[in-house]
Amino acid sequence: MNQQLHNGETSPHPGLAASTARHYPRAWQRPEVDRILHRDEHLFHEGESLTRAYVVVSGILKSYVIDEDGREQIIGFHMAGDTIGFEAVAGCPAASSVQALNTTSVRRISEAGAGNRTESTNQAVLLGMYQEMLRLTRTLQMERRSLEQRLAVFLIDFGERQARAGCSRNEFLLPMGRKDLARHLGLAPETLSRVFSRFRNRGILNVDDNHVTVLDPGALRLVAGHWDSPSARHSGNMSG
Amino acid sequence: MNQQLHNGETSPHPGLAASTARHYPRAWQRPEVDRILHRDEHLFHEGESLTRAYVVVSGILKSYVIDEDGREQIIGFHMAGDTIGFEAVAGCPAASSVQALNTTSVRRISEAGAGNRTESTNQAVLLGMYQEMLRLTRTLQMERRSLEQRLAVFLIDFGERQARAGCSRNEFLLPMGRKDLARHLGLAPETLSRVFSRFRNRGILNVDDNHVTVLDPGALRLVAGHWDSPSARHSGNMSG
DNA sequence: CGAGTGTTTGAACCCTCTCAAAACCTGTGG
DNA sequence: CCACAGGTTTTGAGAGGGTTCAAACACTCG
Repeated sequence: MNQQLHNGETSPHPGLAASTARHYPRAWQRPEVDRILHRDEHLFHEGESLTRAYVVVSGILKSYVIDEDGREQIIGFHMAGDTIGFEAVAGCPAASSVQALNTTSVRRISEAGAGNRTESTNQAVLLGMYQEMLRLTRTLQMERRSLEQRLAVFLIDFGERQARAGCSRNEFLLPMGRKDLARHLGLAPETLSRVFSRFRNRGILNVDDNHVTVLDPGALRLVAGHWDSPSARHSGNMSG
Repeated sequence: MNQQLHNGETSPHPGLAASTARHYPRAWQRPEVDRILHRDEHLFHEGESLTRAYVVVSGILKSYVIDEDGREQIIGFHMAGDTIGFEAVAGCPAASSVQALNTTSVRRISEAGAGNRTESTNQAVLLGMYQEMLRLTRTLQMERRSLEQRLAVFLIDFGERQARAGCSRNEFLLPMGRKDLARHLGLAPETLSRVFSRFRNRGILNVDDNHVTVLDPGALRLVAGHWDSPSARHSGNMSG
């Protein structure tokens, strides 16, 4: 259930986001790019009818929905290797809007229409949607946890993804602004800032604007996994 | 919490029932029921490998996950017409545990294994997963709202489902206990009780144990759609 | 250099949780 | 039918976490 956290191993290259552009996953030698989006550009909007699904080649996007009072709810961030737009395969309208946070390249991976689908495509899509549902479920659980834990889990998870892309697990450039990150985590930007400061004061990490260095991964993991929140004190087995 | 709330599209898609009907084997007992669960009985557990998906014929179930500190997180309630266990078709382990809250009957609708799948089954499953993702997204949004709005939205949605089942929209019996409902809405049982009392004192509804009567649907809708929660006061344009 | 935006910090407020106890419902046995 | 024990729901009081408001900084862009 929890994400694997391999520790100790420091990445050979202390590469930051700048190097992200060069480090494509090996699986696609010379990745074919079908579209390049610039900062703030949308890949598609919520409700739009989709014809293709996409895989992110480089860069980062956010997916979000706007609720009835105009507030933006960030569902998730999508980085190299992530697939978005499963709705296309199901023939359904886009469930969320997807917007690039930086210059981002994507590749189309699927055609709409039942006749076009192979069994393996179907399997891949089902698997992708399944994982998306797991991710949403995890996000949902995060909502009920303390700020500190939410941020810690996010940072660890982000580090994992960085590591998978060949970059450092413990030193990276957050590609999104504080406001986006705060909204994703479901808290006020001021509060996010405060938690960052708290972590810095405790020596857990160093943060200079978007440049984050995790100094004490163990402590961070401790915050992520166990917390002294009031709810933990009393709860035993409450299955009803 | 079905396809009703978010985008008001009346589904142009056939839905699951059509593709399912032709598959269902004529069963030994009641034609349409393959399994009956009693109170607290599980349909399946998280992580279990599934072979079938199910549609709820009558009764109610909850799906939940247990997080690392042993607390139960209720993902959703499932009532007549809802489909659960899409994971089976994707060949993935169950993403959550599903347990009956009352006597509940379900029907199997799909066989596992790639060879067994027809195109229409695939389409139905994709659609179902898509709707499940929409539901999760909506649930996620609910988390960021005030207690009162959360409960109001839940009650309205529940009323809608009741109405669709031919019952009254404004008077119904909540099939789950306070604890389950509270956990689903992400709050303490005491707090839920308080919100119920507040609603009653304002004349919005009457609640006698599980018997809920909505006296002022307009007011309830007002609470659900617009709210005086702290977060709404200041937020204007926050895009980008 | 000034305007505008984004980040940090500080102080006060309020919502929700926890803890504690009373009221209620339910089933059991006298 | 009533008394009693168990769980569940309600109510009350206090504490804490997170938000809002407000202002100081930092950084980019014209």
